[in-house]
Amino acid sequence: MTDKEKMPVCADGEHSHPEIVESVADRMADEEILMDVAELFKVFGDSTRVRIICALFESELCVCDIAELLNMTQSAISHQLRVLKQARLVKYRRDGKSIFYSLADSHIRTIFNSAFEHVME
Amino acid sequence: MTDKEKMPVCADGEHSHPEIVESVADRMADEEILMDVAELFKVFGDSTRVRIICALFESELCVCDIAELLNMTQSAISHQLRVLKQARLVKYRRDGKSIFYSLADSHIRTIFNSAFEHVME
DNA sequence: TCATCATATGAATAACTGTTCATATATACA
DNA sequence: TGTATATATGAACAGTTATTCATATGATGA
Repeated sequence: MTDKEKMPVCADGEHSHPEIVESVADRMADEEILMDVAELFKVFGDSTRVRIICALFESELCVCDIAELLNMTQSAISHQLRVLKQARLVKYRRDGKSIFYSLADSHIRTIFNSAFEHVME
Repeated sequence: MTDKEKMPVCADGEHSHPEIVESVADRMADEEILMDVAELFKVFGDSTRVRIICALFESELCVCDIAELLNMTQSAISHQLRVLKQARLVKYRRDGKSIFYSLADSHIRTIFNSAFEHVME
């Protein structure tokens, strides 16, 4: 090319499809909700947290039991539980010296069941 | 403390609950499946990819239309489509100069519907 | 066949995230 | 009340990731 003028990337009105774009934009969920969904999936998108959640599907557990179950340090588990707590996905109760965590929301099971179905084809 | 000896973190057999841990370990899904689930959620855990997926719920779209819809560069969209492609979540077809992307799997809708329900309380 | 243009890709950068290590907190129970 | 201990937290580090910029690729359609 003779000049610094760069090539168009899908010049408007020719190969782009403005009417489709507009129609899709109208029907899509609000930006804010999409951000929340991404944020939720981000929390689910870590194998440690997935393992914690799946463990809690089976039983409430104290921190050190989770650590033992996953063969990880108490600190690492505690940090991840904080993430789950901030996302309001787990709740906890004290019993003696231990603190027992459990899942806070039944939707989590539904979401994970769908994901399991997908993963197992 | 007088020595480098650190305190126990939930000494076995006392405050830990080995029978519960073992029982949960038995019932949990295989490690490999949990990794796949985490990997799937990781792909969903980005707002750009969530927006692309939700756009594709409404209609198949070419790359430049997605870029316009999301107000992002063609390159950024292309990079993210590659991630979705590698996860086998989208498929594509050529039509003239454009390449139209669409969702490859109906499970995605199910998973997202559950996530939307959760996010909207 | 050749120039064009939609799309793909590679390298670089900046921001983010998970674990570790060290230590603080706080509750139980002696 | 004081000590032991289950849990929480902060800082640091390493690994990962999303975007940008520049450029390659490759099919179209003239």
